[in-house]
Amino acid sequence: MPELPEVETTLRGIEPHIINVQIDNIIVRQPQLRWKVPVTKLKKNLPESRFRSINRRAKYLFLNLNKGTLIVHLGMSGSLRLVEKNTKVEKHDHIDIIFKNDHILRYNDPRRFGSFLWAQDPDKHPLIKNLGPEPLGNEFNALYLSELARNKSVAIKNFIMNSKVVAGIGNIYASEALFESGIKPDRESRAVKLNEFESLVTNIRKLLNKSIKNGGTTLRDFVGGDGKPGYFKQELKVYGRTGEPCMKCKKPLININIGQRSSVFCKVCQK
DNA sequence: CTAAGGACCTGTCGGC
DNA sequence: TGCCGACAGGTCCTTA
Repeated sequence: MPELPEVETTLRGIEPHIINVQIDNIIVRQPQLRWKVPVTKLKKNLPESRFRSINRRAKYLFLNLNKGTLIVHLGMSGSLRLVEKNTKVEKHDHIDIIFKNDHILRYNDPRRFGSFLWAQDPDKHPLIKNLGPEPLGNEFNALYLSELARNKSVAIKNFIMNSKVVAGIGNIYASEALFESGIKPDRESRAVKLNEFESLVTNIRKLLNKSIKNGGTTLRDFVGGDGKPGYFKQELKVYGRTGEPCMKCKKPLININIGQRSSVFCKVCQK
């Protein structure tokens, strides 16, 4: 499942191959994703057109055409990859965008939590317009976070995973960043100090950038747009390491549920 | 308004 | 082997 670095990796993998290439057709085999795929609109707008640019907002990909934008989210298990014409259609290959050069952009998503949407102006789309700042942008900083957290009792881990607070921090990077910053994931947000927010912001940026550089986190069988696996998994210090020794103090890592998500941390190193 | 819980869906893994 | 429950990278919506 794609966290932000996987989405960025996907973007970089597909971008050079699909920009300004004329689209021939779109095939939707399964329109029931997180939101129903607007098949008629896509059939009307994609064929004979071209993607002019691609960008990312949170974990959404914006594939921009002249007359509007295809918004793609990979959900929990989605992938978007380029395949050659006549590549065998596998289970859960829900959508194909076929180009005139015989390449196909193929969307596969076993759990179907992802989405394919159409918008004239993506920034005004209901799912997009209320998103918080990008974690790699300047608006996301310690002062912003600490002011927003002032009266919040919600656990700090939930706070930074809330897309209205900051867009695109998932379970892995929330867990990892809190470990790096020595903050217990279930601490009340209002009890986090400004200098701790500074550390958190720095670590979130560091982790995301490092993972992007390494082509995303490999979990199960994630592959980027070019089909190459990511290499970041071996860098994870707490996620998926319940019971294993903390890399700082060697005590076994604890797993608790916060907001129905597993949260691994070190009782000694995180306060 | 905030915070917590439920919902969507399929695949995999561990235990019995 | 087979069955069953727990759990998995997301995040919006509903409820209290």
